[in-house]
Amino acid sequence: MTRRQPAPPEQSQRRIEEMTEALRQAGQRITPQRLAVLKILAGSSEHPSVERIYEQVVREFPTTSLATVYKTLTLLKSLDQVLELGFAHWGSRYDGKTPHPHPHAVCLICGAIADPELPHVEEMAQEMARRSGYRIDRHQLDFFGLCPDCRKKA
Amino acid sequence: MTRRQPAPPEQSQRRIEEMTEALRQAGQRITPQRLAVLKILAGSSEHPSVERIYEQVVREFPTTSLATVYKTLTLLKSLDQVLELGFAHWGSRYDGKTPHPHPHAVCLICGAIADPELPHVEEMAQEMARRSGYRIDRHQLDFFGLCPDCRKKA
DNA sequence: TATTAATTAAGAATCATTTTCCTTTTGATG
DNA sequence: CATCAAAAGGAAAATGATTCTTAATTAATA
Repeated sequence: MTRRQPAPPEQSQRRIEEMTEALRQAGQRITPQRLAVLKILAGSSEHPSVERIYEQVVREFPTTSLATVYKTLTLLKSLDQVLELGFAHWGSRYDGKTPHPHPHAVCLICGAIADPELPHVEEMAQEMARRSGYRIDRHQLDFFGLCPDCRKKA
Repeated sequence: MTRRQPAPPEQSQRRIEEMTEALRQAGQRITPQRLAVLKILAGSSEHPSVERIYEQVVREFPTTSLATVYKTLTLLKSLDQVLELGFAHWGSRYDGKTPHPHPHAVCLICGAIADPELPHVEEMAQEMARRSGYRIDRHQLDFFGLCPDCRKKA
Protein backbone atom coordinates (compact mmCIF):
# COMPACT_ATOMS: atom_id res chain seq x y z
CA MET A 1 0.00 0.00 0.00
CA THR A 2 1.32 3.38 -0.98
CA ARG A 3 0.78 6.34 1.25
CA ARG A 4 -1.31 9.03 -0.41
CA GLN A 5 -0.09 11.74 1.90
CA PRO A 6 3.63 11.45 2.54
CA ALA A 7 4.35 11.29 6.25
CA PRO A 8 5.62 14.63 7.52
CA PRO A 9 9.32 14.70 8.31
CA GLU A 10 9.93 14.38 12.01
CA GLN A 11 10.95 18.00 12.54
CA SER A 12 7.65 19.07 11.05
CA GLN A 13 5.89 16.44 13.13
CA ARG A 14 7.46 17.83 16.28
CA ARG A 15 6.24 21.32 15.43
CA ILE A 16 2.72 20.03 14.87
CA GLU A 17 2.80 18.49 18.32
CA GLU A 18 4.16 21.66 19.89
CA MET A 19 1.43 23.68 18.30
CA THR A 20 -1.42 21.36 19.22
CA GLU A 21 -0.04 21.22 22.73
CA ALA A 22 0.04 25.01 22.91
CA LEU A 23 -3.57 25.13 21.76
CA ARG A 24 -4.60 22.56 24.34
CA GLN A 25 -2.82 24.36 27.14
CA ALA A 26 -4.63 27.52 26.16
CA GLY A 27 -7.90 25.64 26.42
CA GLN A 28 -8.48 25.84 22.67
CA ARG A 29 -10.03 23.09 20.59
CA ILE A 30 -8.15 21.17 17.98
CA THR A 31 -10.57 21.28 15.10
CA PRO A 32 -9.87 19.64 11.74
CA GLN A 33 -9.56 23.03 10.09
CA ARG A 34 -7.11 24.25 12.69
CA LEU A 35 -5.11 21.09 12.38
CA ALA A 36 -4.97 21.55 8.63
CA VAL A 37 -3.68 25.12 8.94
CA LEU A 38 -1.20 24.08 11.52
CA LYS A 39 0.15 21.21 9.42
CA ILE A 40 0.71 23.56 6.53
CA LEU A 41 2.52 26.02 8.76
CA ALA A 42 4.68 23.30 10.26
CA GLY A 43 5.46 21.81 6.88
CA SER A 44 6.31 24.74 4.64
CA SER A 45 9.49 26.76 4.52
CA GLU A 46 8.06 29.13 1.91
CA HIS A 47 6.56 31.49 4.48
CA PRO A 48 3.09 31.16 2.99
CA SER A 49 0.55 33.94 2.66
CA VAL A 50 -2.98 33.59 4.03
CA GLU A 51 -4.23 32.96 0.54
CA ARG A 52 -1.68 30.22 0.00
CA ILE A 53 -2.59 28.53 3.27
CA TYR A 54 -6.26 28.84 2.40
CA GLU A 55 -5.78 27.17 -1.01
CA GLN A 56 -4.21 24.18 0.66
CA VAL A 57 -6.77 23.88 3.46
CA VAL A 58 -9.59 24.05 0.94
CA ARG A 59 -8.25 21.00 -0.86
CA GLU A 60 -8.87 19.01 2.28
CA PHE A 61 -11.97 20.86 3.56
CA PRO A 62 -13.71 22.46 0.61
CA THR A 63 -16.16 24.50 2.67
CA THR A 64 -13.46 26.24 4.68
CA SER A 65 -13.71 30.00 4.80
CA LEU A 66 -10.86 32.45 4.56
CA ALA A 67 -12.02 33.91 7.85
CA THR A 68 -11.26 30.64 9.57
CA VAL A 69 -7.70 30.76 8.33
CA TYR A 70 -7.35 34.33 9.56
CA LYS A 71 -8.80 33.46 12.94
CA THR A 72 -6.56 30.45 13.33
CA LEU A 73 -3.54 32.54 12.48
CA THR A 74 -4.56 35.21 14.97
CA LEU A 75 -4.96 32.54 17.60
CA LEU A 76 -1.59 30.97 16.86
CA LYS A 77 0.04 34.39 16.86
CA SER A 78 -1.37 35.14 20.29
CA LEU A 79 0.23 31.93 21.54
CA ASP A 80 3.53 32.77 19.83
CA GLN A 81 3.20 29.67 17.72
CA VAL A 82 3.49 31.44 14.42
CA LEU A 83 5.51 34.47 13.38
CA GLU A 84 3.73 37.00 11.26
CA LEU A 85 5.81 38.91 8.75
CA GLY A 86 3.60 41.91 8.24
CA PHE A 87 4.20 43.81 5.02
CA ALA A 88 2.38 47.01 4.22
CA HIS A 89 1.78 46.45 0.53
CA TRP A 90 1.78 42.70 -0.09
CA GLY A 91 -0.16 41.20 2.80
CA SER A 92 1.35 39.16 5.57
CA ARG A 93 3.41 36.01 5.32
CA TYR A 94 3.74 33.42 8.05
CA ASP A 95 6.53 31.40 9.60
CA GLY A 96 5.32 28.44 11.62
CA LYS A 97 8.62 26.59 11.70
CA THR A 98 10.53 29.22 13.64
CA PRO A 99 7.96 31.27 15.49
CA HIS A 100 10.29 33.58 17.39
CA PRO A 101 11.34 36.84 15.70
CA HIS A 102 14.30 36.54 13.34
CA PRO A 103 15.58 38.36 10.26
CA HIS A 104 14.34 37.65 6.75
CA ALA A 105 15.44 38.34 3.21
CA VAL A 106 12.57 39.11 0.87
CA CYS A 107 12.72 38.98 -2.92
CA LEU A 108 11.08 42.03 -4.45
CA ILE A 109 10.37 40.18 -7.68
CA CYS A 110 9.08 36.71 -6.84
CA GLY A 111 8.34 37.12 -3.15
CA ALA A 112 10.64 34.33 -2.02
CA ILE A 113 11.66 34.63 1.60
CA ALA A 114 14.83 33.26 3.16
CA ASP A 115 15.82 33.26 6.79
CA PRO A 116 19.40 32.24 7.40
CA GLU A 117 20.61 32.50 10.97
CA LEU A 118 22.31 35.81 11.62
CA PRO A 119 24.59 36.57 14.54
CA HIS A 120 24.37 39.70 16.70
CA VAL A 121 20.62 40.14 16.38
CA GLU A 122 20.01 40.13 20.10
CA GLU A 123 22.91 42.50 20.65
CA MET A 124 21.34 44.88 18.20
CA ALA A 125 17.97 44.66 19.95
CA GLN A 126 19.68 45.42 23.25
CA GLU A 127 21.58 48.29 21.74
CA MET A 128 18.33 49.69 20.39
CA ALA A 129 16.73 49.36 23.83
CA ARG A 130 19.66 51.13 25.43
CA ARG A 131 19.83 53.99 22.99
CA SER A 132 16.10 54.58 22.57
CA GLY A 133 15.01 54.01 26.14
CA TYR A 134 12.26 51.74 24.82
CA ARG A 135 11.54 48.35 26.33
CA ILE A 136 11.89 46.10 23.29
CA ASP A 137 9.59 43.08 23.15
CA ARG A 138 9.97 41.87 19.61
CA HIS A 139 11.31 42.93 16.26
CA GLN A 140 10.85 42.52 12.56
CA LEU A 141 14.04 42.74 10.56
CA ASP A 142 13.48 42.57 6.82
CA PHE A 143 16.10 42.87 4.11
CA PHE A 144 14.70 43.45 0.64
CA GLY A 145 16.32 42.65 -2.67
CA LEU A 146 16.59 39.93 -5.30
CA CYS A 147 16.79 36.22 -4.61
CA PRO A 148 19.46 34.18 -6.41
CA ASP A 149 17.01 32.96 -9.08
CA CYS A 150 15.70 36.41 -9.89
CA ARG A 151 19.24 37.81 -9.96
CA LYS A 152 20.09 35.39 -12.77
CA LYS A 153 16.98 36.23 -14.74
CA ALA A 154 17.15 39.98 -14.19
CA MET B 1 5.68 92.46 13.13
CA THR B 2 5.46 88.93 14.47
CA ARG B 3 5.92 85.98 12.19
CA ARG B 4 2.81 83.85 12.01
CA GLN B 5 4.70 80.81 10.84
CA PRO B 6 7.99 80.39 12.72
CA ALA B 7 10.89 80.08 10.32
CA PRO B 8 11.96 76.47 9.93
CA PRO B 9 15.23 75.58 11.65
CA GLU B 10 18.08 75.49 9.19
CA GLN B 11 18.40 71.71 9.16
CA SER B 12 14.78 71.44 8.15
CA GLN B 13 15.31 74.23 5.64
CA ARG B 14 18.17 72.31 4.09
CA ARG B 15 16.01 69.23 3.70
CA ILE B 16 13.28 71.24 2.02
CA GLU B 17 15.83 72.47 -0.46
CA GLU B 18 17.17 68.99 -1.07
CA MET B 19 13.70 67.69 -1.70
CA THR B 20 12.63 70.49 -4.03
CA GLU B 21 15.91 70.09 -5.86
CA ALA B 22 15.28 66.36 -6.24
CA LEU B 23 11.82 67.09 -7.63
CA ARG B 24 13.24 69.62 -10.06
CA GLN B 25 15.93 67.28 -11.27
CA ALA B 26 13.29 64.66 -11.89
CA GLY B 27 11.38 67.17 -14.00
CA GLN B 28 8.56 67.36 -11.47
CA ARG B 29 6.67 70.52 -10.63
CA ILE B 30 6.86 72.12 -7.23
CA THR B 31 3.20 72.77 -6.56
CA PRO B 32 1.93 74.48 -3.42
CA GLN B 33 0.42 71.22 -2.18
CA ARG B 34 3.65 69.32 -2.75
CA LEU B 35 5.62 72.01 -1.02
CA ALA B 36 3.28 71.81 1.94
CA VAL B 37 3.70 68.04 2.25
CA LEU B 38 7.39 68.35 1.89
CA LYS B 39 7.69 71.02 4.57
CA ILE B 40 5.81 68.83 7.00
CA LEU B 41 8.07 65.90 6.20
CA ALA B 42 11.18 67.99 6.60
CA GLY B 43 9.98 69.53 9.82
CA SER B 44 8.60 66.65 11.87
CA SER B 45 10.51 64.04 13.79
CA GLU B 46 7.35 62.20 14.78
CA HIS B 47 7.31 60.02 11.67
CA PRO B 48 3.82 61.18 10.70
CA SER B 49 1.13 59.01 9.18
CA VAL B 50 -0.60 59.97 5.95
CA GLU B 51 -3.60 61.11 7.94
CA ARG B 52 -1.43 63.30 10.12
CA ILE B 53 0.26 64.89 7.12
CA TYR B 54 -3.10 65.40 5.49
CA GLU B 55 -4.53 67.19 8.55
CA GLN B 56 -1.69 69.66 8.44
CA VAL B 57 -1.81 70.26 4.69
CA VAL B 58 -5.54 70.87 4.84
CA ARG B 59 -5.02 73.71 7.29
CA GLU B 60 -3.12 75.55 4.60
CA PHE B 61 -5.02 74.26 1.54
CA PRO B 62 -8.52 73.29 2.62
CA THR B 63 -9.49 71.62 -0.65
CA THR B 64 -6.58 69.22 -0.63
CA SER B 65 -7.47 65.59 -1.13
CA LEU B 66 -5.97 62.62 0.67
CA ALA B 67 -5.11 61.20 -2.74
CA THR B 68 -2.80 64.13 -3.36
CA VAL B 69 -0.90 63.38 -0.18
CA TYR B 70 -0.63 59.74 -1.19
CA LYS B 71 0.52 60.67 -4.67
CA THR B 72 3.11 63.09 -3.35
CA LEU B 73 4.45 60.49 -0.95
CA THR B 74 4.68 57.93 -3.73
CA LEU B 75 6.59 60.42 -5.82
CA LEU B 76 8.99 61.31 -3.01
CA LYS B 77 9.51 57.63 -2.26
CA SER B 78 10.44 56.96 -5.87
CA LEU B 79 13.09 59.66 -5.59
CA ASP B 80 14.33 58.28 -2.27
CA GLN B 81 13.41 61.54 -0.58
CA VAL B 82 11.18 59.97 2.03
CA LEU B 83 11.44 56.68 3.86
CA GLU B 84 8.25 54.72 4.24
CA LEU B 85 7.87 52.61 7.34
CA GLY B 86 5.27 50.17 6.17
CA PHE B 87 3.34 48.42 8.91
CA ALA B 88 0.82 45.73 8.19
CA HIS B 89 -1.81 46.67 10.72
CA TRP B 90 -1.44 50.37 11.48
CA GLY B 91 -0.82 52.03 8.14
CA SER B 92 2.47 53.53 7.04
CA ARG B 93 4.53 56.19 8.75
CA TYR B 94 7.01 58.45 7.00
CA ASP B 95 10.49 59.75 7.67
CA GLY B 96 11.44 62.74 5.57
CA LYS B 97 14.35 63.86 7.68
CA THR B 98 16.46 60.75 7.18
CA PRO B 99 15.24 59.14 3.99
CA HIS B 100 17.73 56.28 3.80
CA PRO B 101 16.81 53.00 5.53
CA HIS B 102 17.64 52.86 9.22
CA PRO B 103 16.32 51.05 12.30
CA HIS B 104 13.34 52.25 14.31
CA ALA B 105 11.83 51.60 17.71
CA VAL B 106 8.05 51.60 17.69
CA CYS B 107 5.84 51.97 20.75
CA LEU B 108 3.02 49.44 20.70
CA ILE B 109 0.84 51.62 22.92
CA CYS B 110 1.10 55.21 21.72
CA GLY B 111 2.76 54.69 18.34
CA ALA B 112 5.77 56.88 19.10
CA ILE B 113 8.73 56.11 16.87
CA ALA B 114 12.39 56.69 17.73
CA ASP B 115 15.39 56.22 15.51
CA PRO B 116 18.68 56.46 17.34
CA GLU B 117 21.76 55.70 15.30
CA LEU B 118 22.78 52.06 15.61
CA PRO B 119 26.18 50.64 14.69
CA HIS B 120 26.72 47.46 12.65
CA VAL B 121 23.58 47.84 10.55
CA GLU B 122 25.45 47.71 7.27
CA GLU B 123 27.50 44.77 8.46
CA MET B 124 24.30 42.94 9.22
CA ALA B 125 22.90 43.71 5.78
CA GLN B 126 26.08 42.39 4.21
CA GLU B 127 25.99 39.31 6.36
CA MET B 128 22.41 38.69 5.29
CA ALA B 129 23.41 39.09 1.65
CA ARG B 130 26.26 36.65 2.09
CA ARG B 131 24.29 34.00 3.90
CA SER B 132 21.09 34.21 1.86
CA GLY B 133 22.61 34.76 -1.57
CA TYR B 134 20.17 37.61 -2.09
CA ARG B 135 21.25 40.96 -3.46
CA ILE B 136 20.07 43.31 -0.72
CA ASP B 137 18.86 46.72 -1.83
CA ARG B 138 17.20 48.07 1.26
CA HIS B 139 15.88 47.03 4.64
CA GLN B 140 13.31 47.79 7.26
CA LEU B 141 14.46 47.07 10.79
CA ASP B 142 11.76 47.61 13.36
CA PHE B 143 11.97 46.99 17.08
CA PHE B 144 8.63 46.96 18.89
CA GLY B 145 7.95 47.63 22.54
CA LEU B 146 7.10 50.44 24.94
CA CYS B 147 8.43 53.96 24.81
CA PRO B 148 9.74 55.55 28.02
CA ASP B 149 6.48 57.41 28.66
CA CYS B 150 4.28 54.38 28.23
CA ARG B 151 6.63 52.29 30.39
CA LYS B 152 6.03 54.68 33.26
CA LYS B 153 2.27 54.64 32.82
CA ALA B 154 1.97 50.89 32.23
C1' DT C 1 -25.39 10.05 23.63
C1' DA C 2 -27.07 14.79 25.01
C1' DT C 3 -25.54 19.30 26.15
C1' DT C 4 -23.57 23.53 25.47
C1' DA C 5 -20.07 26.61 24.67
C1' DA C 6 -16.79 27.08 21.10
C1' DT C 7 -16.11 27.20 16.33
C1' DT C 8 -17.23 27.57 11.55
C1' DA C 9 -19.08 29.47 7.03
C1' DA C 10 -20.61 33.06 4.37
C1' DG C 11 -20.98 37.32 3.45
C1' DA C 12 -21.03 42.13 4.89
C1' DA C 13 -18.20 45.69 6.72
C1' DT C 14 -13.96 48.16 7.40
C1' DC C 15 -9.73 50.48 6.60
C1' DA C 16 -5.76 51.97 4.19
C1' DT C 17 -4.51 52.77 -0.23
C1' DT C 18 -4.96 53.23 -5.32
C1' DT C 19 -7.38 54.32 -9.38
C1' DT C 20 -10.44 56.80 -12.30
C1' DC C 21 -12.00 60.53 -14.49
C1' DC C 22 -12.79 65.03 -14.88
C1' DT C 23 -11.33 69.89 -13.69
C1' DT C 24 -7.80 73.12 -12.63
C1' DT C 25 -3.26 74.76 -12.81
C1' DT C 26 1.14 75.24 -14.67
C1' DG C 27 4.70 76.79 -17.57
C1' DA C 28 6.12 77.10 -22.26
C1' DT C 29 5.35 79.47 -26.49
C1' DG C 30 3.51 82.71 -29.72
C1' DC D 1 -0.69 88.86 -22.26
C1' DA D 2 -3.34 84.83 -24.53
C1' DT D 3 -3.24 80.16 -25.83
C1' DC D 4 -2.46 75.47 -25.25
C1' DA D 5 -0.84 70.91 -23.98
C1' DA D 6 0.75 68.48 -20.31
C1' DA D 7 0.90 67.87 -15.47
C1' DA D 8 -1.29 67.84 -11.22
C1' DG D 9 -5.21 68.07 -8.20
C1' DG D 10 -9.90 66.75 -6.32
C1' DA D 11 -13.74 63.80 -5.48
C1' DA D 12 -15.47 59.69 -5.40
C1' DA D 13 -15.40 54.91 -6.70
C1' DA D 14 -12.65 50.75 -6.67
C1' DT D 15 -9.51 47.61 -4.60
C1' DG D 16 -7.50 44.26 -1.58
C1' DA D 17 -6.36 42.60 2.74
C1' DT D 18 -8.35 41.83 6.95
C1' DT D 19 -12.06 41.80 10.53
C1' DC D 20 -16.71 41.42 12.04
C1' DT D 21 -21.45 39.55 12.31
C1' DT D 22 -24.80 36.11 12.47
C1' DA D 23 -26.74 31.82 12.23
C1' DA D 24 -25.65 27.04 11.80
C1' DT D 25 -22.50 23.33 13.12
C1' DT D 26 -19.48 20.71 16.00
C1' DA D 27 -16.03 19.25 19.62
C1' DA D 28 -15.35 17.94 24.17
C1' DT D 29 -17.32 16.03 28.09
C1' DA D 30 -21.10 14.98 31.47
